[in-house]
Amino acid sequence: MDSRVIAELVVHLGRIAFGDGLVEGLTPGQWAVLRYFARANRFSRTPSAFAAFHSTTRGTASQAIKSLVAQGHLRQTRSETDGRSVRLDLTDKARAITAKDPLEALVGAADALPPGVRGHFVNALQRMQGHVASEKDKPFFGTCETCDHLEGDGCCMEGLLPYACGFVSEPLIAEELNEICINFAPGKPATPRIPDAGSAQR
Amino acid sequence: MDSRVIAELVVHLGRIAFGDGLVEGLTPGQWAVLRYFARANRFSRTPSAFAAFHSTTRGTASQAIKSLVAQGHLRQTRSETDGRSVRLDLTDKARAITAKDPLEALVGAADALPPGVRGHFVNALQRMQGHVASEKDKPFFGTCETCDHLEGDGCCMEGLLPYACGFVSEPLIAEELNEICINFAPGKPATPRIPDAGSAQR
DNA sequence: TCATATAGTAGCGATTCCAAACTATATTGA
DNA sequence: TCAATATAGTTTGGAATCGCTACTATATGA
Repeated sequence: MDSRVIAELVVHLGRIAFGDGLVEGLTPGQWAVLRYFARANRFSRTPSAFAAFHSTTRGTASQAIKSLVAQGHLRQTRSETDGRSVRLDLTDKARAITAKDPLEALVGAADALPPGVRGHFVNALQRMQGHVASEKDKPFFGTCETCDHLEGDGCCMEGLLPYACGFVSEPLIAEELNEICINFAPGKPATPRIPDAGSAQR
Repeated sequence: MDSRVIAELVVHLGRIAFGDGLVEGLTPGQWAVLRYFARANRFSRTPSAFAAFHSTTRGTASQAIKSLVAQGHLRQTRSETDGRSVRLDLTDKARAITAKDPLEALVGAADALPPGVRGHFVNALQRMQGHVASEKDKPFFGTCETCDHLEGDGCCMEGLLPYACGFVSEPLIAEELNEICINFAPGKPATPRIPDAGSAQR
């Protein structure tokens, strides 16, 4: 019984936070895009990565991104290493309105929880996410903090940077460690990667 | 920081649970309708109550309900006391497919949590819901267990039923106590329920 | 070099949702 | 009592969204 109540509360909370259509002229879907590109690291700020993250198609993702670029909320730059790929970054205009994100209602609600509870809460939610993601064959996004690809111990020694990602073979700066990444591999052994097969499917 | 992670996880969980379009021929929106009418008490099984619960318009709610009535998943009966009102009930056909509800993915994920965690989890989610609902002036749905309108102590004495609702002045049977109600009024301290510490309220 | 895979975009058709108008019944109060 | 107003529900029209399919361009690999 408790499990059902948990599930219903989770979806209900998600709904009422976005109930009122446009905020700052952006639709809930556009806010989701903005939020993703604000939180994703430089390897993951692409249309395809957003589509995978948001469980939608690349076409749908492309549309939403296009509208945000047209509004001046996202800036698009072609990748230097891969001519097909583009990277998207928030503009100052976008950063100026992130405080108005309707998600802030939920953030405020979480802030009102007793501090000791929040850690366990995050833990429980992450476990649920991992469970659902693996069951549905959805990609599992996460941050370096629990990623198997993270190398280094934070100590700068003999010219090496304190951290690096073993997957893309790139050094990382400290601020990047808690950005979400499409290449996330959960801490232990098994690594559910991007659903590589069927690139057109969602 | 934790608060933002919590908020993002909540909405993300809500999304990936419903990512794959139709299930059993029903859209995510239709599933939400069915789920509501399966969980709402007899005072709350109306289009308007669903619209309020789901933070949508009565027109939108009416459309979704009409489609489910046409499919034979909901049965519509006019109210005897109010000629304007209708009440909706799940048909056997609908009850037969509730196990296929895409929400079950989340229920399963919640079930995989350590038992001791679930109670606290429900508690935290409820607090967040209350916080958001009051801040956004959204109606707050809940069950009799924590409702200020609940009267009676569960003891049958001199012809009186064990419980009653003081708001609609109607007796209640035990099964109705954990159905969600549009007339919910928070304020009653959570009564330490009798046996299984798990089956808490909502 | 040719075949195949991947990144991204464009267009179409279906669906969904909101807002507003409308019908019917209840309620209020002068 | 009767008119004014409020409420329950439905209908309709238009806009927005989304997924599917097709398409271009680049990358990769045999």
